[in-house]
Amino acid sequence: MDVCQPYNVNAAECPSRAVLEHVTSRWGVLVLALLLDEESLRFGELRRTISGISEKMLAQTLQTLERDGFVHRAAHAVIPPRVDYSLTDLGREAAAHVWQLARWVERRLPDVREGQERYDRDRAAAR
Amino acid sequence: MDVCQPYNVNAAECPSRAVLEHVTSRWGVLVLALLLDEESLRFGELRRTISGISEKMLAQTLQTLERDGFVHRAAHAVIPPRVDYSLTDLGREAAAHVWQLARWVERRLPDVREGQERYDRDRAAAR
DNA sequence: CCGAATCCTCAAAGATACTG
DNA sequence: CAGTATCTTTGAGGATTCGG
Repeated sequence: MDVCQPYNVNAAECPSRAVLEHVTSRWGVLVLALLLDEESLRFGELRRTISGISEKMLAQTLQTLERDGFVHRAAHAVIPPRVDYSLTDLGREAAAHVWQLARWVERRLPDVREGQERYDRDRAAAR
Repeated sequence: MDVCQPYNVNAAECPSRAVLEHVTSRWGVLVLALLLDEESLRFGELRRTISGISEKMLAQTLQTLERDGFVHRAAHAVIPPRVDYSLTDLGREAAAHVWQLARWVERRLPDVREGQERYDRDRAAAR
């Protein structure tokens, strides 16, 4: 009932912890979310849609997710090259979970912001 | 239906994105998980239970979660100082979601590891 | 005992240039 | 087009010190 026995979380020593970081990482979340409702996308399409991502980080993120078995990579032997990315069944499950969490955060965002403002106000008043 | 309109994810420009990172961060996950089934813990108890965390990161994580309204901080005016941390209702919801994701990852870990091994084997063979 | 403040390091992210 | 290779930069995180 815990992530790596007694909450020891050195990712290198904790496989599930590493995978969790892959799917919740800055770009991982977005790649999963995007593929979840687009079904299949090319490298360039992902790059253009996810504003701000570098080629390096996109390639790295896709490789990690592919290695974990969440993303399927279909390289077509044509010129110019064409590579399509899509979710595997496992990846669709992962994406659904992550997406659910992301949506909860968005739903509750008003409450969170209210809390933040009170916190900041209280701390400002204490000075 | 998306995290910050067109998948733009600069955390500074995207409040929900920032909050998502708080709850899925390396230490945030553990603090939430721990408080979820311990109800209330002191600073030192958290520090000792989460092996590997530094005081700085624990303090920082707790402050962030408190500011978001997920964690309640009860400082008792005694000597030596005593501070108890617990989850708010909002925090309990957040923790439950994060925890559900973490448990899914752990359940599916065997599948992931199998995929990783095949991936590594295939890439090694290609050399 | 619970932190705040400071300094420091090293790994991850970005920028750039290049290739099959 | 879809990456890889290399270099630089940034900032999260750790170590240490200090104080209430």
